[in-house]
Amino acid sequence: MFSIGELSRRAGVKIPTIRYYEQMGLMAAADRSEGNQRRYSKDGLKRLSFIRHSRELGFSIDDIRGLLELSQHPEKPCRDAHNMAARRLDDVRARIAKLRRLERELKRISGCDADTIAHCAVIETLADHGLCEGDH
Amino acid sequence: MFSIGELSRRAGVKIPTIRYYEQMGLMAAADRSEGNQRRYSKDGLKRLSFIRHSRELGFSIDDIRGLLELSQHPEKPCRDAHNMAARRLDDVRARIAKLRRLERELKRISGCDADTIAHCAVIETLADHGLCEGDH
DNA sequence: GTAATCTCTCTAGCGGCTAGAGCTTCAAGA
DNA sequence: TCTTGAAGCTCTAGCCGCTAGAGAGATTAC
Repeated sequence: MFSIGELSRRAGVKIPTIRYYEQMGLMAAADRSEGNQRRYSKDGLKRLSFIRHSRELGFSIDDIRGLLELSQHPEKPCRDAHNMAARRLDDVRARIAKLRRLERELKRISGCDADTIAHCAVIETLADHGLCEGDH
Repeated sequence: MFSIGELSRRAGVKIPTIRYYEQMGLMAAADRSEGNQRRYSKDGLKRLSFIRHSRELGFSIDDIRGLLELSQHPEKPCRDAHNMAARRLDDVRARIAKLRRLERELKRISGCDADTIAHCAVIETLADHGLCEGDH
């Protein structure tokens, strides 16, 4: 059994965040010491690592609730888990596409070599969307 | 002079968002009708379009305050504007790179063709970061 | 004149944390 | 055993960039 600080270090998740996950129902309410401090076992660490990893991949708190629920039932079909991953993949791809457009536009306007605001492509472009190449 | 609804339609920015921008000091406090309703001119529309466009490119409210300030002084050098655009570009590129790594990982785990949770790569990977290919 | 539509201000909520106040508990050394 | 300093507790509030809703008043078309 270890403390929340120890869990925090081992999982790489900040203490207030762990408490937040408990509030949100991702982490089960932890066992307590006599003095009311949280005590965790390896299971807690596993679960927190699962959560952290899922967050890194961009799953929402709500998604993770679902994934955790699924992970408790190894005999169930994993269609739902696949669907969730696929949705995330779509989302990530859409965001990449959008950022690519932004990158192109920012690159273009950064290329301006004017000296003063009056002739600066950055400001000019922001003022007039018509000057943009693509859409965003 | 036109109403906030009209401005909203013309600029493609929702009404509460316009009022929010006013609160944040991006839009000047608008003129008012006798009955205390906001009235805008073409200048207001220009400014709001500038704001909208800047937001689309990912500039923060704070950045935009700076950009608007700059745009009012055409005689000034535009180094600051360039720096801001360059910082945004760096940021966008970093985010693209991160999303790319996520995409790869999600693609990999989505490729799993197991039937049950017990053998599902999605869940398995989330539970054990060691199974990931890259880092994220 | 009346009805339908806008607009007003104010407050609260979203997600996913993060920070701080003011207190209690724990663990290591003297 | 006592002390001290770190670590933990709960609770509330704040971050960003909006968005939603209540309950009121203004405007506009017929």
